[in-house]
Amino acid sequence: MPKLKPPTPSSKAGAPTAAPRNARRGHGRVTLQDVAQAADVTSITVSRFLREPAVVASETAERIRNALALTGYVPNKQAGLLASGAGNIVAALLPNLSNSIFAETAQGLSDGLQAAGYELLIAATGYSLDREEHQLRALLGWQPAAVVVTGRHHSPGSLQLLANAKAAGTPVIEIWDHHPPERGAARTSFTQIGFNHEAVGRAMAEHLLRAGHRQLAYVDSAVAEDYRAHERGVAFAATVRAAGASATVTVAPAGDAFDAGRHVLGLLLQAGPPAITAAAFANDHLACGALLEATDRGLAVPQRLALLGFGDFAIARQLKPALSSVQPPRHAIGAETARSLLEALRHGKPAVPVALPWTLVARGSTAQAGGRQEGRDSKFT
Amino acid sequence: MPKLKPPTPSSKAGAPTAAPRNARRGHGRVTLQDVAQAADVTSITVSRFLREPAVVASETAERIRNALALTGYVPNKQAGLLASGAGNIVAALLPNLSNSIFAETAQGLSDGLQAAGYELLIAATGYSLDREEHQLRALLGWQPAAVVVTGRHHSPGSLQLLANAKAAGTPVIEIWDHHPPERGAARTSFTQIGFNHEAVGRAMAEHLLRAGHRQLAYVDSAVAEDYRAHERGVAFAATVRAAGASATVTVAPAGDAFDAGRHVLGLLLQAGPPAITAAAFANDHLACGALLEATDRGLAVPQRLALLGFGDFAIARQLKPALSSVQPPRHAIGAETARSLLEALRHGKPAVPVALPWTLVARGSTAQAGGRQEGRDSKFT
DNA sequence: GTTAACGGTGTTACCGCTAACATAGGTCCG
DNA sequence: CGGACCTATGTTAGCGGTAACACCGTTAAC
Repeated sequence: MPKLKPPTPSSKAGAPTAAPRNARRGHGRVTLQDVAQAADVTSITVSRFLREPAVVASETAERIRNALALTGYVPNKQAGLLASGAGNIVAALLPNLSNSIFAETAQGLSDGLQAAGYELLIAATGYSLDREEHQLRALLGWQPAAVVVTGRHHSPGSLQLLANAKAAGTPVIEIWDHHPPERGAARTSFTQIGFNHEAVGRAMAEHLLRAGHRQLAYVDSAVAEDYRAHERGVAFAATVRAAGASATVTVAPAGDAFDAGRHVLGLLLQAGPPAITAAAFANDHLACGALLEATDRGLAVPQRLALLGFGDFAIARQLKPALSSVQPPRHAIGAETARSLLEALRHGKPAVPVALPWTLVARGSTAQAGGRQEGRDSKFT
Repeated sequence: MPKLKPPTPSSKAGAPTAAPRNARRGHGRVTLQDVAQAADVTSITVSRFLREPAVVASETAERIRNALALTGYVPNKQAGLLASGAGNIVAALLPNLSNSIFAETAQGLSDGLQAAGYELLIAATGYSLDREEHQLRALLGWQPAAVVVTGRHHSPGSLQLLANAKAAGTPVIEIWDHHPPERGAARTSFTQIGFNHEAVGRAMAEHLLRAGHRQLAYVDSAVAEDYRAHERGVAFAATVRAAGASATVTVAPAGDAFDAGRHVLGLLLQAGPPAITAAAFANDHLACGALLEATDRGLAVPQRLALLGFGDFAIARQLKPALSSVQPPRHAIGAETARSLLEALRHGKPAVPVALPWTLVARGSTAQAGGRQEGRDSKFT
């Protein structure tokens, strides 16, 4: 039975006897104190109720519940995190979110972390290392329990910040890459969760070589800082040349990626003799642009020119012929990172690196008969 | 005077005197104190230096600068915001970020706010009102200086939270809509920045009617909670019927939007007699799917069937024929919201609502000759 | 019957930083 | 030459919450 408390001594009818004494108060927001007063308990009891409802008496709980509803209390995270010390924030830096590629990773991360009570703070770097450092600095101000960054290339300042964080026991994870440590570089190494882009580049080359192509091209991303696309291209070219075939590497023009792909197709056709018969692209947008342009020009794909993308965007399957592409573990990278992170946070150990599998999906743009080739990095260390 | 309690008599046999007395310290992070100590000043001087470098003596500033570099200090935002009371956070809720539509809005918001020193906290609702409420509650915990939500439909709980926030002086803005207040609904009204979806629906209908179509269809989004797409559809159908023509409204199946569009095309072709000759879609993904399917089936677009999308996604221009679509002010909504918000925050006034213009871009999928039609809401109130 | 354990709540002392005020030197001027 | 007035820095008291422990009336245990 809820014990009715006598009305609060400070009746609202009476004029406030004292003006707001404390100049630093009065931002109109409801605090724990306000709720406590309404429930006729002290603030700590309300705090406890919010975190561990079981420990407060059911009768008190009822009063608190009413008071909460009445006041519309929203806990102040600043204060809570500051007091408890334990942050429940995970900071993540991704190149962008508008691309389905990273959006899905973010989704995977978010799902995994939220289930465990963590909050995800995401910032976009736009592929710029300077912006990454700036954003990283801003995110670190939230005292995150862990930090996730994209790729293994960072500005010196970022590396310093990340090394500091790691030294302080904060797990740091690099996603979307999985690469053996560079020789000579004495930088702190971080946990990597992703796949090896050189392996993908090789697989792309092999796929086209296997189809008999000898004059190949790789179209790199217009975003110079997308080192992963570049790395795929380097491995692609090396593999092609190692097989005694010819490889050209060009860089797509900036601007709308479809348009860039269309434009590049023109260049590819002009190359030679001998004419280029197959091209691999840094991403599916470029490849789709080229494919659409080829169709518009009445060019036979893949007979005259085979096209191979990367990313396996939704549109790739839809075109005629459908675009062959590499399907990266977009979602898995996020999910696996969340898993690894939670493990690390729970046990206070550093996160475990993970190599994730990708798939080369062969469709009409490279072959009559479809097919798929699985890939996964060889383990390192 | 706080009576100092002697340490527990049962000493743990560890380091007796030098043990960390304060259990709540020691998370390894560098604080203002540490920097101050290194620079041989007190923490407030460092704090001042960080906020207003001009007021500290140049010699002291130098020492502090060194100390900062030495320690790798990163300010704790929790503590800073809590102490200063003034939040510099703007919370934004968008349906998703993977779609270029909202990603561009987020970009516009972010650019405008960051320039003014605000931080943007974004959360995705996935078009679910429940998730919106949940995310809203989480975001409000950061004590944001302003709140941005998408659309004018919210759960009762969300409305309560938003009303509370507004009452406490926090600007609340609803974006991506601009609609006269509903009659009878006595809810608190918030500032709207966007455009009127009914007007767009009407324009879409008129565009097709003008081309002579009499048997029209609207394909609504599979996301039932996307009331804006629905609203466009209702206005579309009403306009068509008011003109004495026939309008069918169907809902796209769930799943990949391209596939859904392809599937819907089959249904549209089966309708009748009289056969449907023009269809408008809730978004360009659906429309593109239908367009691709039509092409695959060798159907003449727009002669046999005219197709009209919404959103003007990048792919729309690329197909053959190019897809006619409505170009919403994706980026402008964000930019304008940032502008309006900053104004409001600076002067402590509520933000001003803004109606933004959109454009119907006529391309090959609805007409031989291109053209465009501008639109803008009539001002209300 | 005394002691210990226990459930439920309050008290105190912080978390790391900042607003407001206080203070120590100097400078300037009548 | 004393006080008004700067400038540069320090002191104090919080922001709104939580950890750790103290406390109190009951109940169980010996």
